[in-house]
Amino acid sequence: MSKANEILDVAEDMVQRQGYNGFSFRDIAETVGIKSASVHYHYPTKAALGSALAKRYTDRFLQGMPDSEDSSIQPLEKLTLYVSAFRNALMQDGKMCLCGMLGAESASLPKQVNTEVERFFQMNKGWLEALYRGVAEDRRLMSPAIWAMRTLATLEGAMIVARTMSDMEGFDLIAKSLLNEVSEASD
Amino acid sequence: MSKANEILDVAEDMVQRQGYNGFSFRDIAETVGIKSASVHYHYPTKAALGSALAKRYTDRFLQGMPDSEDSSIQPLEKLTLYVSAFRNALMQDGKMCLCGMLGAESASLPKQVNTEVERFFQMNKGWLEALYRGVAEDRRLMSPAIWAMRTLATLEGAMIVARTMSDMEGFDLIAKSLLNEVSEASD
DNA sequence: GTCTATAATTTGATAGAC
DNA sequence: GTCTATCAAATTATAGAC
Repeated sequence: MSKANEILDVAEDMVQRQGYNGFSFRDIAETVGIKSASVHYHYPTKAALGSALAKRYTDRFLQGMPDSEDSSIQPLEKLTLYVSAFRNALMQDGKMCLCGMLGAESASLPKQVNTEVERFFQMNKGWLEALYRGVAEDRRLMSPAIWAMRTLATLEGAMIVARTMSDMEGFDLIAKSLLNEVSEASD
Repeated sequence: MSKANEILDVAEDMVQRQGYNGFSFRDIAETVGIKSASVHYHYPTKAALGSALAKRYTDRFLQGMPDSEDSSIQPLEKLTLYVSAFRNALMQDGKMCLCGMLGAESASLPKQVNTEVERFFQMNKGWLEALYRGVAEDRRLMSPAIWAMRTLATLEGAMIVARTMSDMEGFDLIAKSLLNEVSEASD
C-alpha cells in the first residue's frame, strides 16, 4: 500500500478514537514508522490531511452500501447493512464514526475539513431518504426526509452514549428499535 | 460571582463549542481577564477543571427539569421541556451539549472527566425512563429503558448533525418526531 | 488571589542534505 | 521520499513575589 494511504489509515484510526484535536503529526509518524517531516511531504498541512481523510471515509462508506434505490433489496435488509457499518466500528474497534466525531468538533475545524463532513451527512441523509421512500406510504411513521435525518442522528448519538457508558448492548437495543420501525412497516 | 464560577462559565462555553482538546488555560485566562497562572490557582490541572465543569453541568441540567416522577405533569409536557434544553443551547448559542461533546472525545479524556460524563448520561437515561413509564403501557412503542436511551441518543446526534449542516430546522423536525411519539401515545 | 517569570514539552511546519 | 535539524509558537504546569 502507498505511504499516503498508510498515513490516512493511521490518521483515520486516531481521529475516530481521539478526535481531530487529539492527535499530532508526530503521533502518526511514530505509528507509521517514519518522521513527522515525511508526513508533511504527503500532506503539507493538518487541514489537508483532515480533508483527505474525511473525503476518503465518505466515499468508502457509501461504496460499501448497496444502491439505496435498488428495489430488489428490501428496506429492512438495506437498513440492516447500514446499521452494521456503524456497529462494526463501535464493537470491533471501539471507534466513533469519523464524521460524527468531526461533526462534534466542527466549530474548531478548518473549513476544508468541515466541507467534507457536511458532504458525509448530506449523502447519508440522501441514501436513507431513498431507503425510506421504499417503505409503503401508508406504513411510514413520518416523511422519508425526516425519518432519514432522525435515523442518522440516532446512530451518531448512540455511538457516543454507548461508548461513553461502555454499554454495547445499549447500542444494539437502539439499533433494533430502528430496524423494528421498518419491519413493522413492511408487515 | 466568584472567579472560580466565572472560569467555569467561560470554560463551559469553550468546551461546548470547541471540545476539551480545543481550548487552553490561556484562552480562558484571556476571556476572563486574568493570567493563566491564576486559572491554575482555582483549578490546578485541566483534568480538575474538566471534571468540575461536567459535574456542575450535570447537576444544573436536571435541576432545571421537573421531577420526572411527578404525575401531575404530562409526559408530553416534560419531554417538551427536556427537548427545549438541548434546543436552546443549539439555537441561541450554536453550542453542543457539553456531555455530548465530551462523550465523543471520551477516549482522550482524563478518567475524572469521563466519570462525570458517564454520570450525566446515566442520570438523563433515568430521568427519561421515568417519563416514559408515565406513558400508558399499551401505548408504548418500546420499553421505557430503551425508549429513554434512544431519545437521548437522538438528541445528542441531532445536535451534531444539525450544527454541522447549519440545519436548525432539521433539529426541530427531529425533535417534533420525538414529541409526536409521546402525544400519539397519549391520545 | 493575582502577578511575573520560567520550565519542560509538544505542536505544526520548513529548509536543505541525501 | 525520507531524513536531520531547526523554528516559532503554544501548551500544561510550577515557584515565588506582591
